[in-house]
Amino acid sequence: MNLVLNDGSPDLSENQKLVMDLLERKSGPLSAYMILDELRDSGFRAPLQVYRALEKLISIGKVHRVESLSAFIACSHMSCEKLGVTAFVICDKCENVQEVSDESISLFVTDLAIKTKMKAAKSNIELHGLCDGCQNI
Amino acid sequence: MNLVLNDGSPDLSENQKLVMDLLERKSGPLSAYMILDELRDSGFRAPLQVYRALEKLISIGKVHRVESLSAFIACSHMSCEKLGVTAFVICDKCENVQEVSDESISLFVTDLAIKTKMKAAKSNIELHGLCDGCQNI
DNA sequence: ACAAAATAGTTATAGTATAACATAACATAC
DNA sequence: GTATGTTATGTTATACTATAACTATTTTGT
Repeated sequence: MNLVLNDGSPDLSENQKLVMDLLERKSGPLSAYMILDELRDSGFRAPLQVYRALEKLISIGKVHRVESLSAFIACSHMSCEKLGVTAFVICDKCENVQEVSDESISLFVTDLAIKTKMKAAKSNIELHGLCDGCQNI
Repeated sequence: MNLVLNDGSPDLSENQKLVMDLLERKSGPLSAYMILDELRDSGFRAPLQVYRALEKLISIGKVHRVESLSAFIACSHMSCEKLGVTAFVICDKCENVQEVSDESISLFVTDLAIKTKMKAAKSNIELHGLCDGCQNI
């Protein structure tokens, strides 16, 4: 049993912590196999160790999967559990990824769900293009 | 040289036509390998034949890739070349996919691009959940 | 301590996509 | 019309992404 006072976030297993720390250090998106390679020295041997850790981290909102990159990125919002819907804005040149999460995003998703009579479970919103910096080169 | 009068859509190669017809017949999303299997009798032997046809069809807006399904679907709008941005609404139960393309979608994408100072090239908007029918079962 | 349940490790394999090279089809110049 | 360059297509091999099935370990409740 866990008697330690904490901030409300669930305890993470060793593997989950390793993956989380790595994603936070790198800050950009990493593929599952990049994560595996980076964590070999920490004892990772197989993809499933990565995927299982990611599954947990995604379920608690600390990591997101960027579908169009088949990659994973640490949540930039102190965890999205509360905030709900986010969008990713991806520069195809410098590969920088911004995570955007504001009222307009969740409003849009809510409206879309109503309009299509859907009970929404999950959304992926990803915008590719050139970031401010890369447009002017 | 092509001197035939047509509706403005570019000529498609035999393989491209086969893939396009299949996607239109099925109307739902198909993975590249499902397409390959369906077209073996028509002479398809290798994944690349499918991917190359898809690349072309996607570039002219007649087919979309649904990122979160790793699958491909015929455009339901007579081709999206003009219409621009679309969103996909996916029922996780019956696997039906609706393509939505209206002002509110493109407005949202435009706003997001401005807000993030991006020159947008491509967007993926995908909403997963339960459709109207599947909610009441 | 023991049984049941949850967690983690391992091996093998399925599913998705592209690189690299070979061949064929087609256009244009000569 | 044949040589030549260009584009489209075919083929083989391989890389990348993800999960199934099984085993071992750890944790938890009694």
